[in-house]
Amino acid sequence: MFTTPVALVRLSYLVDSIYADVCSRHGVSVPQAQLMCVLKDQPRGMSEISAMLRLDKSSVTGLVERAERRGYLSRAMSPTDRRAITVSLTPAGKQLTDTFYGQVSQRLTDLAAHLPAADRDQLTRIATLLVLNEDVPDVFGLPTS
Amino acid sequence: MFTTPVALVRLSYLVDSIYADVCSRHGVSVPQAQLMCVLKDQPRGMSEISAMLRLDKSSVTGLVERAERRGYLSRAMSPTDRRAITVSLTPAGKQLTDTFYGQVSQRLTDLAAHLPAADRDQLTRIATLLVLNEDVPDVFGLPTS
DNA sequence: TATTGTTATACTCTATAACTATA
DNA sequence: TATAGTTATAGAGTATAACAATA
Repeated sequence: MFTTPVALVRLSYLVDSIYADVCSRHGVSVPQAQLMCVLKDQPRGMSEISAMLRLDKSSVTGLVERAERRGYLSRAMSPTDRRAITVSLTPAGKQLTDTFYGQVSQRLTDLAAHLPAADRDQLTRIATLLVLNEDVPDVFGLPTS
Repeated sequence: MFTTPVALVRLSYLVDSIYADVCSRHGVSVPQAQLMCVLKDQPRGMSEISAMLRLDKSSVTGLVERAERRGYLSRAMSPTDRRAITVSLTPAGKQLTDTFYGQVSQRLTDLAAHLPAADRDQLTRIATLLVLNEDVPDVFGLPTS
C-alpha cells in the first residue's frame, strides 16, 4: 500500500488523465472545459470565474475570449452593476458541456466500478467529506439526470 | 454526499491546487515539478519521461531544456544507445525536489489528518487499489525517509 | 523499418503591471 | 478607495509535422 500522499497524487493524476482525454476527443483544452463546467448550471461574472478556477482575472479574459470566439459562450452586461459582465453558455456550448460532462462521469463511474461496491461507496463518501471540509469550489457542476 | 464522479473531480482539483501552491512557493511550474518528481529516484530517457508524463516527445525536449537552463537537471549520452540521452537531477535539482516533495507530502498528510483515522486508512487503501488497477505511472516517486 | 530525439511553427495558457470605468 | 474587467507584454507549455541519426 502506498503512503497517503503518494496515493492521492497518483489518483489525481489518473483522474486528470481521464478528464484530459475526454477534452481532447472534443477538441477542447482542459482550461476551456473547466470554464464551461463552471458555467454549466448557471451564468457567472468574470471575478467569480477567476476565484473558482484560481486564475488571475486577466487570464480569465483570454480564456473567455477564446471560448466566445468558438461560439461556446457569450458575454452580457450585468443589469445591476455597469462594471460587470455575465458569462453564459450558448446552446452549442451547453450541448458540448453536457456531452463532455456525461462522458467524464461515465469514465469515472467505470473506474470506480472495478472496486468492490463497499469500497466504491467509502471512496465517494470520504472524498466528499474532504471536499466539503476544504471548501473546494464547485468546478464540476451537478449531474443532469 | 456527491456522486462518485463529482467527488473524484473535486478531490483531484483539491490535490492539484495544493501541488500547484507548493510549486509556486518554489518558483517552479507544475510541469517542471512533475518532471523533477519523475526523476527523483532515478535517471530516465526522454521517451520514458514522455510516456510517464503523457506528453509528446517534442514537448519534453522543451521542458527538459528549460529545467536544464535553470540548473536542475543535466543530460548525458546513453552508454548503450547512441541515439538516446539520460536525464538526471543535479544536486541542486535533487535538493529542490526533495524539499518540494516533502512539503507536498506534508500538506496532503495534513489534509487527510482531518479525517477519522479509519477513513484516512480506507482512503489510502482504496486510492492505492485504483492506482495499481489502472497502471498509473509513478509520477510521484517514493518517500525518502 | 522502427526508434530516439530535435527543430520549426503556431497556438493556448498564465501572471504581472498598468489602465479604464463604475461602485 | 475598492471592485470589475481589459490590454499589453513576455514567457511557459503543448502538439503537429518534418527531420537526422542510430538500432
